[in-house]
Amino acid sequence: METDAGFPARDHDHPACIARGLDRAQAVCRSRGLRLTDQRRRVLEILLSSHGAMGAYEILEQLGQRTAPMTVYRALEFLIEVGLVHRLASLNAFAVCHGPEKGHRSQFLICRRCRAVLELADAGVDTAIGAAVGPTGFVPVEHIVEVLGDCPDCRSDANG
Amino acid sequence: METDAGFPARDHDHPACIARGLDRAQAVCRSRGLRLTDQRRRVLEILLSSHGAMGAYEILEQLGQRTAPMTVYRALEFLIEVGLVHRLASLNAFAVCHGPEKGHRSQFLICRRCRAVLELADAGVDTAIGAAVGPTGFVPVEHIVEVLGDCPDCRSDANG
DNA sequence: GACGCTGATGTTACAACATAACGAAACGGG
DNA sequence: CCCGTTTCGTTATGTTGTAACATCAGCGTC
Repeated sequence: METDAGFPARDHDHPACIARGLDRAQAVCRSRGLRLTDQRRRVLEILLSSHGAMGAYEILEQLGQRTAPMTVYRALEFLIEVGLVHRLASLNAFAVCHGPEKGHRSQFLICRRCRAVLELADAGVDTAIGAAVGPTGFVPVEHIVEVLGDCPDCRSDANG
Repeated sequence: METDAGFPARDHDHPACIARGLDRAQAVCRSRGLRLTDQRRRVLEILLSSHGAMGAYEILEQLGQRTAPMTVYRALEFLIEVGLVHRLASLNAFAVCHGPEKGHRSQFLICRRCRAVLELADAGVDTAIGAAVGPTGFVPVEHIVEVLGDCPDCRSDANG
């Protein structure tokens, strides 16, 4: 059983899941008059394939040695801008966005072992943060919530 | 009026506030049989002086050119371990911990302009995150909550 | 005081992450 | 086809963080 709210099952149909991601990206770009170029598409595909967080230089390796870091960072910048990819500050890494396209108010659960990433969009967390910040006079512009721990799969591997 | 729950007033007694921080560090280390060495105290003092987030290399500058990066990172590692300093992932920077010594479950409000940092320890945020994470089967080990925005002082500067 | 253990520091070198700057090429509208 | 704009290639460099190993300082013991 695969729950929409959980980590992807290990045996899910990965190729299809990559294809869906690419299609979705294509659609998003088209609808906004933006170009999903080869480089951007390749970077997104690599991220989709990993199904977890990847560093820019890991992506670079997958692209081959003749690619320069700038290329990767440029593609990532675009994908983040469009809302297809997130940056994970705690890891200096990147992961595909599986949440709502707008409103980057997600929470990320990041497995320390396999670097799987689950993106939540829990309104309660947002509300709680808003309530905590309110009285301080601070005006929030964006926030990051990243939870590090162990995903179910890695737990069951380790408990053996 | 200086509220305990807010950003420090601009005209607060900064030297005293630094002294308090150092005293507190001394006490914490003594009580745990750890050594607050010169290097560690210097790094902490520099951080206390800034009253905001500082990068490791900024601290390095304050220490003088003949100090190596390792020195700073080692001191920071110790101070973080002890709970006197926090690392801010969103900035790759460091700031003095003004919250409770135990239970690094704080939320950080970080001013994008002046890099002032306010540390909250709001139980509601924790609870909300716990509630959001629970159903996923993910086992959290630590989490970071960093809110970027504008602090009251910078707001009032800008609105003019 | 010499000895040896432990933790802290000095030093060198390097790894990992990220961007500046500038020219060439590709794309798309007139 | 031409021109402006966006994208990409390329080179170099800036920023952040560690590995590895030698040395030194504190401290208890003999």
